[in-house]
Amino acid sequence: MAKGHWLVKTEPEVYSIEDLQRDGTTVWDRVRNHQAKLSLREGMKPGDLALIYHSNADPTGVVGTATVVGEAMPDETQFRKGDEAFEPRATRTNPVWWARTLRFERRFKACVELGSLRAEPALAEMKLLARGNRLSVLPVTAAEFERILRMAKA
DNA sequence: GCCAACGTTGGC
DNA sequence: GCCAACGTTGGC
Repeated sequence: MAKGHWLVKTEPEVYSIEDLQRDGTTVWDRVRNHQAKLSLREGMKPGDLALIYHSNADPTGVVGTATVVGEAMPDETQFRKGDEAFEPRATRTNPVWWARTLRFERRFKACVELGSLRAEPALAEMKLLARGNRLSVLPVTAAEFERILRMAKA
């Protein structure tokens, strides 16, 4: 089966591509949106590729790539009383939120900025660029993924 | 800091 | 089930 492609957003002040490069792998957790949760839990397959996107940043844009490792797991932060990510409805046997492990793949020499993405006709249909989009985990087509890799080299 | 867009909550 | 109020995301 063909590899899937994704884009995951992170605020670099919270967790950046540099942090991922340092850590090697990380658990992508604290996602609190049901559509994004479904992508984490069921959409992603081991070996899928993900673009790492810096939001609320300067500059904002795609800064590198990662690989999906293993299957989904319950997001541990939902069980932490007192944590802002705590989910009172969650139980161990019936978790509400899910997480995935991502492994650092590469860091682009330069950020492929949001403005460049918007200016690229081949990316006009990207879900990321859709008006009002706020999802932090999004599917990307193989063509979009490849195009952004090429833009990163330019 | 502002604000548009959208999701969630909760009263009814 | 409707919908107003509120909270969050995220670009600028």
